[in-house]
This record gives sequence, C-alpha cells and structure tokens, in this order.
Amino acid sequence: MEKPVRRKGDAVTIHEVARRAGVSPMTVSRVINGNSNVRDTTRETVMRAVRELNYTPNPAARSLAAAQGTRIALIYTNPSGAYLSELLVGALAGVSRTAAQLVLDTWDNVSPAAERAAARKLAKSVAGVILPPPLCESKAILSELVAAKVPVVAIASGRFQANISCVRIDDFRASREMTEHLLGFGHTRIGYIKGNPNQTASALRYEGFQAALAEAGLAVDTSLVQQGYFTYRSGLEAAEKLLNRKRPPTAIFASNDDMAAAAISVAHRRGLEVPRDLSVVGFDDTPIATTVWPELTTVRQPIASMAESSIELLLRSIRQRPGETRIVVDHVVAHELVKRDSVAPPRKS
Amino acid sequence: MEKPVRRKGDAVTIHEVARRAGVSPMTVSRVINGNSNVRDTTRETVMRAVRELNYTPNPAARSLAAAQGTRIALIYTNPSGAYLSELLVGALAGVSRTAAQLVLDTWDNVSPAAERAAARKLAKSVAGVILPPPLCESKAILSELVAAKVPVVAIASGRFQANISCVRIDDFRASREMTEHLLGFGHTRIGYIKGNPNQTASALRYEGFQAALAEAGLAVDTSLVQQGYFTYRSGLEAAEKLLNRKRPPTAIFASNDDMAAAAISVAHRRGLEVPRDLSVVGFDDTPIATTVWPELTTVRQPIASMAESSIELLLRSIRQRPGETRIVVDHVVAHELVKRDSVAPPRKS
DNA sequence: TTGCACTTTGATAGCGCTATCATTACGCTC
DNA sequence: GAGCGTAATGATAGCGCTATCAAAGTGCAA
Repeated sequence: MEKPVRRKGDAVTIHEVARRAGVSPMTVSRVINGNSNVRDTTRETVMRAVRELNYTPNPAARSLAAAQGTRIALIYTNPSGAYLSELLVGALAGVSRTAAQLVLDTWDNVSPAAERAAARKLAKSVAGVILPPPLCESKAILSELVAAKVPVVAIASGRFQANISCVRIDDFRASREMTEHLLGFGHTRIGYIKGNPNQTASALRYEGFQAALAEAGLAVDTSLVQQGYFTYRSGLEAAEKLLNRKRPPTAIFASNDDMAAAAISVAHRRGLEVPRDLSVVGFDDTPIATTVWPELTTVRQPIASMAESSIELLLRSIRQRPGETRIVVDHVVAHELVKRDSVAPPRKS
Repeated sequence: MEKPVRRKGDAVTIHEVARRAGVSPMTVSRVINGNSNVRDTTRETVMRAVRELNYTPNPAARSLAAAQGTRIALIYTNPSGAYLSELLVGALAGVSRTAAQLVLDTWDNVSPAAERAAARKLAKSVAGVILPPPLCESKAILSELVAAKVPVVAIASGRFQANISCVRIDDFRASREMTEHLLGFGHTRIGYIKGNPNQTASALRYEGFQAALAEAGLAVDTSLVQQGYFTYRSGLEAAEKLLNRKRPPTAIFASNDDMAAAAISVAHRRGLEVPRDLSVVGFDDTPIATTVWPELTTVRQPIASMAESSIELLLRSIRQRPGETRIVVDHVVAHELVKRDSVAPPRKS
C-alpha cells in the first residue's frame, strides 16, 4: 500500500465552502477573518458551510497572500530561563496552527542603549514580539518597540503597562493565598525570601504575603524577610540568614522555586527535616519543584497556556488593519496552589 | 517616519536571483533545493547570486507550491525532559530558516501497542520525526515509522541503528575521559551511579567508566556501582548506599546531572563538604549542573546544535525524490568536559 | 553527418488565499 | 421615485514558489 500522494485533494478549500454557501470565495474569506461588512445572515450561512465541511484555512496560502511575513520573536535572557521550555512548548503550540514562525533570541545586554539598539533592529524583522520578564520591564525595549508599532505581549509580567498587552497571573492574590495556606497550618513565624527587585512580580508577591499576614492580625517581622534574586545561590544565602536566627522561622516562603529548593538544601545541611522541622514553599512550579525531595508545594503559573494565548493575541494584533486602534488587553489567567510534600504544621517547641 | 508598508518589496524573490544569475527562476529553485540535474557551473553562478543578494526562500510560498506540509514532529516524554528547552531552542533554530513547521507532542505511553498506534497515526500527519531518548530506543515506534517511510532522526541516542539516522556524542569516550579526569586527581575509589537501563547510552557510559579503570590497572569494585534511573530520586538512594559503606568512595560519577545533584545533596546532609570530602561529577550539562552549589563538573552534550543538525538532516531526507535510496547517517558530534567546582583531590584519610 | 538517448533548462500553470477595485444592493433624503 | 451615499458582494490579479512537461543542448554510435 503506497502512501497517498500528498499533492492535491487532501484538504477542503475556500472555494468548496463558497460554493456550498452560495457565495464568492472572497465573502468566505471575509467571514473567517472576522471582517466587518458582511451581513449577519450571510455570515451564518458561511459559518454553517465551514462547520459542515470542517474547513480549516491553509496557513501557508494565507500568509503568502497576505504578504505578512508573520515572524514572531520570543526574546529571553538566561536568568529567567527556568521555565523556558514550558514557554517554548506553549508558544510552539500557538504557532503551529498558523503560518506564523517563531524566532528565538537571547539578549543579555546590560545597558539600556544596547537594548534600545537591539529592539530597534528587531522591530524591522518581525511582526510581533513576546517578552517574558525581566525584559518586559525594560522601558528602553518597550518604548522602542511601541514606537516602531510592533505589537508586543508581555508574559508573566507582574503589572499591566500602558500600550502593552499582557498575559499574567495575579501574583498578589496567589502569594496571599499561599501565605494563607501556611497560616492555616498554624505557622506564625514565616520567613520570606524576596525576588529580584528588577521585576514587578517580586514586589507584588511580597505585598500579597504582607496582606495575608495583616489580615490574620500578624505583624510582618522584617528580620524574617530576606532579599533574594530568584537564583539558587541567593536562596542559599537568604535561607542561611533566616535559619541562623535565635528563633528561626517554622516556615519559609521563597518567591520562586529555585530559592525554595535552596532553602531545603540549607535545612538538610543543618540536620533539619522538611517538612517536619521546617516547611518550605516556592512559586512558579518549574521542573525543579518536582525534582527536589521533598517535592515543593508551590504556585503554578500555567506558562504554556499563557504563551499560547500570547501568540493568539499577537496574531490578532498583527492581523489588524492599519487604521484601527491597537488592541491592548490585560489578560489575567488563573493560577493554582499545588500542594505537595514540603508543608506540615510547625513542630511543637 | 512611517514604517514602510509591509506589503511588497521587502524581500528578495527568486526572480531577482534568477535575473542576476541569468537563468530562469526554475533553475534557481532547483539549485536551492539541492536538486540534481543542474550543471555545476550553473549551480555556482546561482549560488553566487543567492549569496550576493542574501536571498532566503519564502517559506509560505514554498510550502504552498510544493503542497508539502513540511511538518516535523518532535516527540518527547517527560522523564527525558531535562534538556527539553535546549532541544527546542536548537530545533527551532534549524526550522526557522526553512518552511518547515515544528510540532511537539508528548507520549507517555507505556505499552508498545499504544506506541505503535501513536506512531502510525503520527506517520500520516508529518513529514519527519525527531526522537530523543528513550523514545528512540523503542522498537515499536521505530519500526512503525520506518514502515511508513517517514524519515526519523534519533538524537542523543547511544548507538546507531539500522535505517535510522542518528545525531549523538560518543558516550563511551566521554565517560572514559571523565573517569580519567577523576583518576588524574588521584581518586581510586570511585562510586558509579548507572543510568536507566532502558537507554543504550547508560550502558555505553558505564562501559567507558570500566574501560578507563581497566586502563589504569584498577579493578571495578562492583559494590561501588549502583543502579540509578536518571532521576533525582534514584540518585538520592544510590548515593545513600554508596556513602553508607564502611569505606565510602572519594568520588562519585553519576551518569547524569540530576543524579549528581542528588549525590551532592546527600553528601551535604551527612556533613560532607563537596568537593573537599567528596568529589561529584555528572553528565549532560543540563541547567541543574549550574544551579546547585558547588557547580557540577560534567560532560557537555551540545544538544542545541545537535537538534539543529537533526532538522537539517531530516529536511534533506524529506526533500529527496521518491526513487532515491534513503539517506541514513550516523553523525557523531564532539562533546566537552566542563570542569567546574565539584572535583578536588581525595582527602587524605 | 544523422539519429537517438539522455541531461539540462525554460515556459506555463497553478498551490489556496487575500488586496484591490468594480459592481450591485440597500437605505435614506428631498 | 429620482438621486445620492454607504454597505455588501464579486471579479480579477497576484503573493513567491514548484510540478509538469516541452524544448533545447550534449554526447556518442553508426
């Protein structure tokens, strides 16, 4: 049995839909592109035909005809690479339905001038950009991209910014919930390891922590709060300081998983068992959360589906007619508290 | 200053190349597709024009005209996901120059029957497949794909298999070198944590370890060899056993980074300092190698560039005319011994 | 030189879709 | 109901590339 010749005849085209609906192919095209200027009744007829024939537009033809070299850039920096693979998986999923191409690049520029230059160059070669943190916090990059009228989606950025679409979770609320979870176990002396101050999310997470404490009528003991930088190394140091105290905390809330993993490691080196002697929780649910032992209780950001949404958003922006006002949305998606094995009630002492 | 209208004129087309080279567009097409039946002198003229104009084929047009929905699948399973992001980065880089689209899928089938069914279905929808371990060791998948005449590239698989192209490092040699490195520091009692037996690479790495020992005139002490499964958890257990011995090893060679990281963690819990009291080395150079402290000495597999080569290989296979014999190559790329901070001479005892 | 088989090149016709402009239908004022 | 402006639809012409087949060139034997 030969493999069928791929050429020809395997897919239903816009013409067949048009014929079935009794309209011209152009009208079908307008309908499937959500174009206005189509009478409602016509639209419905067409849509029915589309459904009946199970029609899917051919992405290649589409982008060829539209001459929109739909290249979408995803720029990242190494530091934030923790969830890179999930980001890529999601972006790829979003792109694979369309003719768009995903192009990757790493920027480790330090100076705003370098970022500015890179952004300007990028703006010329792609139709849209997805920016994870910390890049999406850079004024230099953002202003350059916005000036060049290239649609941008900031992903997992803490806060919504003018002119930039944004797909994110509610860091504040997630962090508050996690703190409440800890509180619910009876912890009252909770150490907190802050994230890198160059990211809005760090502040938001800390605020969520404070808010939960305040609601529970507890004061924030600032000596139990350490600055971290989202790296394992910084988590190591912060946890050392926390556990060196005369009255060490009974739980540590690290604002990402890498630092939480580091806290576990420090605890182990001191002969403390987790969670019996110390509860530890993280944030993000990156692979390391399930690598370490015990597995981390953490907050799951659905990075993959967030990336997928970002692509869709971007594509919609790109497809816009030149005249229309830019689509700018703030898309807050649901997070999830993932309970695993790193939390227990505080030990009686 | 308005952004130039994207439509038209921004890219150099095959016609311009043709005019410059003084041939027809068709001939250019043949050249860039590596088609035979083009005189060498003609080919060179065309290639020069291509270079001078910095021409890149338009992927959309290409796949539209060729009606070859050049979709390349990358299938992975969670367990091997350690270097997934690097794999994706490389594959994407390879793909971004061509019309091909990368589609991802996760298979966590256990039964060969399920794998067989999935492979059969896959064969119908894509033009080529990239298979990282352990999937590339599955007879069921492989035979199904080969039967369907879908080109396959096994990446980072230990050994070359008939009918399947393969891009890999020399696991045996890399492992032998790493062992020699340890030996060079004066270690003679080296613990070894084996990899998952479902992968050829595990055996190869172990053989390399044995070979180096044999060359140095040392006998392999099988009580210093533990079975692991490439997971952090299994590394934990193996390291425990190793360090529980009356005369524990002075160094541990884990056959991947996750298990090496686990070994470090176990050492720390026992108050052992790495590398002062125990040297630990890993394999693969995944992100965890630079996350843990101290950073791991390990063997770097250039996964990204391997993935890129795989794509190129696949594309070449796909572009083949139906008649020709399948291209099957065994591409062994160079590895690298990355020396970091987890190795020191054995402590005098 | 002619004839024949084979290699190399080119002309033509789309791939499936959308931009553009022309055409027709509709709604309204006067 | 004529006249006009706007909304809805259609006809045409490609987007950049490759499949296909026809044409031209090449080599070799007779």
